[in-house]
Amino acid sequence: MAEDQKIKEKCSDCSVRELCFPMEITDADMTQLDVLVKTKIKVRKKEYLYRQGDEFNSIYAVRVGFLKTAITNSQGEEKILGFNMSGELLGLDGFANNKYESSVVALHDSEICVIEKNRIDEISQTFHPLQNCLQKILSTEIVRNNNLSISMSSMNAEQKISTFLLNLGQRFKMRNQSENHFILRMTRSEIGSYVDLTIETVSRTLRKLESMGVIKIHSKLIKIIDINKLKENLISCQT
Amino acid sequence: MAEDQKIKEKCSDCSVRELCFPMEITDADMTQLDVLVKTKIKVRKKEYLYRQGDEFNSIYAVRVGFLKTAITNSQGEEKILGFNMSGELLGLDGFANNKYESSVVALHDSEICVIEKNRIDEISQTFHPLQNCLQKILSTEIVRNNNLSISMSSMNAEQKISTFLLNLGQRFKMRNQSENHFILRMTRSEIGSYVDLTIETVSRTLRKLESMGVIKIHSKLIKIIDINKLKENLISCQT
DNA sequence: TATTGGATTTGATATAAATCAATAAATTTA
DNA sequence: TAAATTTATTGATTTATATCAAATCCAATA
Repeated sequence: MAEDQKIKEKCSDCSVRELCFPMEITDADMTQLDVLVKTKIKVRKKEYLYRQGDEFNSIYAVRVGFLKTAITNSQGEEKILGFNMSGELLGLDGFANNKYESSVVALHDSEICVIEKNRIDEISQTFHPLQNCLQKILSTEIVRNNNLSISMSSMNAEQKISTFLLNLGQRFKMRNQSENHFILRMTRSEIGSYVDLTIETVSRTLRKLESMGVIKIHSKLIKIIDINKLKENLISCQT
Repeated sequence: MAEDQKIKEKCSDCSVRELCFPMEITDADMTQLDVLVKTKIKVRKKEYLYRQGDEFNSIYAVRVGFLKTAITNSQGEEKILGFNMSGELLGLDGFANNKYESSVVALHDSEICVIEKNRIDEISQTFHPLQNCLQKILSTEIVRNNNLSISMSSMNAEQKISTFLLNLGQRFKMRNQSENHFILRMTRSEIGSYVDLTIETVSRTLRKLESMGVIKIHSKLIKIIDINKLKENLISCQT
C-alpha cells in the first residue's frame, strides 16, 4: 500500500464543478463545494486506488480514466461490482465501517479527485445542502444496486451481454464519447465476473452477437453496428 | 393507497431508543433522537407500508413484525430484495429521487415507527451526529447489497437455501427469538425470488436438506436440527 | 525480433436447475 | 363446513450454461 501511495502523483487542482454531483445548486454554492477537493491524484493502469480493508479517509471522484470496483471473497475469488468512469464517485461503502469494503483498480491511467471525509464533515456543518446531497448520492447507489440485482438475475447470457454493452455505450455517450464504438478496457473474465457468466460464455455470446450482425469485435475494440437490434434483442429475449 | 392510509392505525409512542441505530451515542443524545419519531403505525398482513413510486416523505423503522421489500420490473414481475424484521430501517432508497423505488408489504401484522424526512433535516442541522449516523446507515445498506450479490451469484441451490435459513435464524437470535425454530412468513415463491431459484427448486432443496437430517419442515415451520451441518454443508459445497 | 505467459476462442461433454405437468396440501371464502 | 383457490410437492424432460480440453491469439519483455 505504501508503494501505491508513492506512485500516485499529485496533479493540478481539481474542481467539483467538473463532477456530476446530482443536485441543483447555484454557482455560489458550487464555489463553496470546490473547497471539498484539495488534491487530485494519478492512478496508473493496474494500480490500486484503495484496497478492501484500507482505512476510510476519503471518497473519490473519477476525473478521467476507467477503473473497476471488486470484492475478494473468503476463497480469494474476485467479484467485479462495477466499472467506473469520469464523474463517478468511489469509496461510498467506506462510511459503513470506516474501512473500504471493496477494492478499486485502474484499468486505464486515471485521474482522481480526493474528497476527504473530514472536509465533508467540516463543510456540511455550515453548508447544509451538502448533507442532502450525500444522502442522495448514497441512496442512489442503493437503488442502482437493487436495479442491477433485479435485472441480472433474470437475464440469459445474450441479454446480460447486450445490457452490458448498451450500458457502457450509454455512459460513453453521456461523456461525449462514441456510444457505439469503444474499447473494452476490461478482460473477458472481468466482464464475466460482473455479469455472472464464465469467460467461455462471454466469448461465445460476443461471437454470437457478431454473427447476428449486431456488433463487430476486434479483440478489445467493440463496434455496435445495429444498436436498435441490440435493444430489440434485449426485449424479444425477455419472457 | 388512500385505503392503506386509513387502515394504518396510529398507536402509542415509539422510541428510537428501542431501535438498532448503528452508532455510539450517549443517553442525552438519545433523548434528542427520540424526537425523530412522532408516529407509530400498524400495517396488517398483506397491507403495503409504501408502494414503488410513492412520494418519499419518511423512512421507517420496524418495531415488531415481518415484511418484504420488492421491486416490480417492467414486465410486472416481482423481485424480492429482502425480508425485514424488528429494528431494521425501510425506505432508504427514497432519498435518491424523492420517491420510493421499491414496495414494502407486511407478511405479518407489524408495527412501524415513522421517521419524517423533514424531521431528520431539521434535527440534523443542529445535532450533527445524526448526519454521520445516516451516512453510516446508507453506506451499510450499500455494503449489504454488495455482499449479497457476491454470494448469491456463486452459490448453488443448496448453498443459497442454507445461507437463507442460517441468515434468518441468526437474525431471529439477535432478537432473542429461537435461532433454529421459526416460522417462514414468506411463500416458497418469495424465497425463490429472493435467492434466484424457481419455486420447484426451493421445494426440492428444502426436502433434500430434510432428507439429509439437517432441517425439519412442517409447511411454514422450520426446525434447524443440525446447525453445524448446515454451515459445514455451506462450506463443503463451495468450490 | 523471438520468446514467453496470459487471455481468448472454439469444440465436446456434463450438469444443475428450469420447464412442463400433474397431484396434493393448505388457505381462503362462500 | 364445504368449495374454491392458492400454494406446494413431486416426477419427467429439456436446456442453458458450466466444465474440461486444446488451439490460437496477443502483449509484454528479454
